[in-house]
Amino acid sequence: MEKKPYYITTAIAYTSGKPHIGNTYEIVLADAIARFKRAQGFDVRFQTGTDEHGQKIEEKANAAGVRPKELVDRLAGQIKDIWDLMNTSYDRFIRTTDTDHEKLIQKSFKKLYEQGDIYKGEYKGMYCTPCESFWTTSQLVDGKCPDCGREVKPASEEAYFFKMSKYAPRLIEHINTHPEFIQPVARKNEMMNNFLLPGLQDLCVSRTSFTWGIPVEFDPKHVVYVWFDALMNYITGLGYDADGDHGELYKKYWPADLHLIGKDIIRFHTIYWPIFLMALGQPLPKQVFGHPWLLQGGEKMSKSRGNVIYADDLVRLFGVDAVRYFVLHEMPFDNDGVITWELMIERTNSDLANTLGNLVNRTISMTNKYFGGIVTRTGTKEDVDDDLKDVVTKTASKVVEKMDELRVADAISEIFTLFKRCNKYIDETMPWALAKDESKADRLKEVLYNLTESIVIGASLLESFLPQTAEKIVKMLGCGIRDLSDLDKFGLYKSGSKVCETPEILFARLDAKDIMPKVEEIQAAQKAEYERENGITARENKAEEKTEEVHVEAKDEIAYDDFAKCQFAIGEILKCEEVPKSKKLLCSQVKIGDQTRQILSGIKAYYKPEEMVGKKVMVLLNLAPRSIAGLMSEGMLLCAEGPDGTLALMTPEKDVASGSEIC
RNA sequence: GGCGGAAUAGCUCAGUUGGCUAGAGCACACGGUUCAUACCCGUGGUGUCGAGAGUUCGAAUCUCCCUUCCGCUACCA
Repeated sequence: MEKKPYYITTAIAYTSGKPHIGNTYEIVLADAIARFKRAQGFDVRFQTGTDEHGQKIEEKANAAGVRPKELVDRLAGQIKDIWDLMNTSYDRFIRTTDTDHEKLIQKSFKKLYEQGDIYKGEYKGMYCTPCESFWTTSQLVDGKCPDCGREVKPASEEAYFFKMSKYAPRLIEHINTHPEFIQPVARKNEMMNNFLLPGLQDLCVSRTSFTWGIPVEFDPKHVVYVWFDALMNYITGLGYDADGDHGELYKKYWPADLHLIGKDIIRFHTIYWPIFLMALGQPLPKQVFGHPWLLQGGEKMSKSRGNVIYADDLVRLFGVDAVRYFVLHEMPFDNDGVITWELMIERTNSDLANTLGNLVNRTISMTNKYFGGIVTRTGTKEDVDDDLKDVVTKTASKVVEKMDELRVADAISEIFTLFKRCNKYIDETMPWALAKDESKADRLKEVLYNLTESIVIGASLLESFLPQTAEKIVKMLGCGIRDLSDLDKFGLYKSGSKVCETPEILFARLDAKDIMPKVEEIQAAQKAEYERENGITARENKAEEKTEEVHVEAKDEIAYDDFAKCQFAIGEILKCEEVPKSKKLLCSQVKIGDQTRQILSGIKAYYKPEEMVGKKVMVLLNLAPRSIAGLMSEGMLLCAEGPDGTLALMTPEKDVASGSEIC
């Protein structure tokens, strides 16, 4: 029988740094699903890779004094190493700098241009380099990028636009008729209410402000917008061809069954991507799942503090499967999960060492102790057996059910319920008591057979999640992984088989007292590396412990006259209150010499109204008044904004009269 | 400001269409057991099911209102 194809992808990782454990979660989740689908008999294609273009990469490379390609080669290698370390079974690791990908992007872009979906226009607006986004002046936050809060520069460029609105009705229709398309469903409403129903804007799909991208073939001073470039990987990786001369893989695997992505990029995958596909005349992916994040608990993480948790460090201390288990188990379907070293230790001990490892160990030990390692089925039966067999043989269908809903954490829990049932069975049957009575030898053999069989079934189910552990268990029990389709049957373990003599400890119990010093070493090393790379001495680092070095982006040079146009003065806050119905605004009455002005500022998160009163601050006076949230604002209070968004009002170093000019 | 979601045991969460003494895992305490990695099994909660009101024979579950948190989005000179 022909196997049904199943195509699953992860988002491609942006080559901007070494991925931490939160970034590593996605590939492990995808791997578990891919392996499970294979076990179910699907012909699985699993693709992952790296997203390597864009201005941010170009600038980073420039700063490091290397060519962008060198930088992304290094980082892509690092990412791939971690994916491999996590024992993930992807079929292709695509890079957006792969030649086949680049050619196909150019061809597709051209096709869309020729058919009129992409047109040439002019983009005027403010551009945020890190976000690679254009903003209209009205979208800016304090004149800064509304996404990241960093500086934007005015830019006007000739650009290509994509006619999003043309396809919006079809997309709305599709989403409405395919409720499973966006998962979890809450995200569907967000996309509908915020983007589709209010009306989609045309999307700018080319850039001229940098060169590290795929050139537009017919207009090479433009490079293709990174999201078009990146999203297309899902089909270029299969050999999609804009002329319709598709590769075999594409014919077989497209449309994708599942795009697994982080919840932050749902918009790109459920709006832009489907519309690109519609324009190309290709079918849409069946499902997009925006998974939650795995957060690092405790204090704010940063490399300079050395408390970023990386997969390779975790693997070194706990082993691959313990890390896979943690991320898969700890992540609910639609809530963010948390990882800390302490939680990692706890999970490993309670579930892996105690429940699972110890079960396998005690079963094998008893088999050796009582029967020289031979497992024999004698056919004795007692009532207690029924419930065990019932639980064990029903687990597979429960796991399948959970996996069909992408509830991977719940699926694993079902398997551990099986193992817990086995532990209980040992207490119920008390093999050590049976061993004391020679007439009960047959019963004892049967009990151990039942246990062994149950563990084989449980281990076989575990294979998609903890492949190495599953393999080790069945090997110790003297058999192989059993097919998923046979896991609802009890008694397939071959009577008379022999288990290994000395069971291997699958997961050692861990003591925080032993682990935490190693964690501290890891953190110290991380910190040292950060300092080495950034040329910061320990002392300097202490002073700026909380902040990473701020990258200062150059704006266009201005003449003195430009500067002189701005009128700055010292203002004294006389009164300040919260603006009702506003999340961010404070409304201040500011005395500037002989006049008083009302000024609104988005600083509620950082200053309480009462602490504002009496402060002398720097005010931009001749800014055109504007009504905000129904109140007039006549000027602007100047603030310094830290990299984490913290705002600090500018105040004079000595006391000066309000109204004093700042020049 | 708009749309949506959530508030249940110390912690993380389950609780289908309203129905018998509100559940699971972890943690904690006690008891049992010894094959095993000091492990496993059992027992233990007075939880105001966020506050208030309403519908109902009966509400964690439905309605209204309030409070607090969260998501997306707009605005934030």
